[in-house]
Amino acid sequence: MSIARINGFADMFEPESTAFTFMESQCRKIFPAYGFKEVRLPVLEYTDLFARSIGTETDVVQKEMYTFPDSKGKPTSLRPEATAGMMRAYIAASLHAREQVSRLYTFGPMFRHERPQKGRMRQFHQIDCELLGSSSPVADADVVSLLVHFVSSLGIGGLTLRMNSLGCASCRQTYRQALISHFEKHEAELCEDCRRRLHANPLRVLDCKKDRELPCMLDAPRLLDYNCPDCLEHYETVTGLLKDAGIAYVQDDRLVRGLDYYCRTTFELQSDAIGAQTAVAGGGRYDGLVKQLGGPDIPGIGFACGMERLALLLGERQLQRPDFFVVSLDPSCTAFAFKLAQSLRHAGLSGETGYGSSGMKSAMRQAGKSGARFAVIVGTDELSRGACAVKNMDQGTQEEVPADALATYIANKD
RNA sequence: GCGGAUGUAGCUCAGUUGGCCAGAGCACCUGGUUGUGGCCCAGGGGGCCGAGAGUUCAAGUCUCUCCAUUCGCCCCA
Repeated sequence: MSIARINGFADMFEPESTAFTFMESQCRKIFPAYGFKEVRLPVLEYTDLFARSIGTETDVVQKEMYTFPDSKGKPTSLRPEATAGMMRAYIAASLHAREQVSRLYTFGPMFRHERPQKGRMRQFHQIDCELLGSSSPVADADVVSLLVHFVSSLGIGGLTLRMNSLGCASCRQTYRQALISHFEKHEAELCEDCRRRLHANPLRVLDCKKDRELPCMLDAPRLLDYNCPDCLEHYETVTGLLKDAGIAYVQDDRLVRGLDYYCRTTFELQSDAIGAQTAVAGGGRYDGLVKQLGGPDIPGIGFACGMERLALLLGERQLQRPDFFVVSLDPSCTAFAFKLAQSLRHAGLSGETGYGSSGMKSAMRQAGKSGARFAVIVGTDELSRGACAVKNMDQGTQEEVPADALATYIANKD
């Protein structure tokens, strides 16, 4: 029996691998246009980092992390998300002392030990974007518009941007109380899960899928009504900027986010085409986080974007078609054919050479299968003239071309 | 962590109430006379029927246990 792949970990071949490359290259194009700089981070961190940032009570920390002791017995974990590591790196590098505002992004694998399903892997990939050092609502709008810009550059449509404001810590506290007392009156109507959540994490009751249509859900207190004047003004400026810039969003009073560090602006990009999952990207402001991790009191806002989920929406990508396929008809021709292929590649063209010792028919089949635009055929006749036969694989036409004119011949038939 | 569904060739699947040698289409390979792909034709390679136990004279087919895949729950990107 061969060795199995670990559940929830995927091998990625064409065309999925090119979809990922495409997302990464779009990312490297768009993010710098907003002043963001790429960071590369470790995938393994001390467990403590995640416990302190994401929150000890969250499911992510409680049961979804891959945790094991290092050689000295200290608990380490594969990162379940990127923000915590980014904050740690930001603090370690004292970036705050070097620049007022830091705009950072990274992408790579994250790990959560959940049951895999559509759009949810144990090793999955996120694009992570963080803006530190500004509490301005313009920063919020900047980050949100970057996300929208990026996703649309991938050619993905049909997504909904949902926004809400959690308010600051004190707004949230009063809201939490109001929410609890509201739902306590209707406790009997709620589902089992919600009754449990009501006291553990009351905000989560709001985005329960089952109880969505209950009357007590619809007239539950709204977060925005509990935002203090400062928070409200902040949020209104953010949404005003978005509206002005023509970025459509839906006000979602029930959008609460799962990670503890969020405050004020929160947002999510949702799709109904990725199975039971809805969130393609999500983020928000996290003003206390850097300080909480032992750094200076620096505000921040950011988002994470799930690449597997984006890939589900990306559809078929057209693979790049090779320019040529070199067919050598006789052992005496292979050296010449080999050099020919090299010269074409150095001229910027792409293609394969056949290795087979079988007949020409088979070689031509390979040429056809490779998708190449031209088959470059070298036999003893052509060799003696220092030339090759070039066949246009779409039209079936063929002509002889001198070897030194081959690259320009193929390049000019684009 | 909890449910449901599924696991037969590289892929999509057939395999009747358990009964001879395990099948099809697609893909792949080789041919269809001298050095030409796609269409057509002919031939061919390839499966411990997910793994392990059990019931039986006999198991791809029934039972159990694992493992995996998948869709949900939960949670989140």
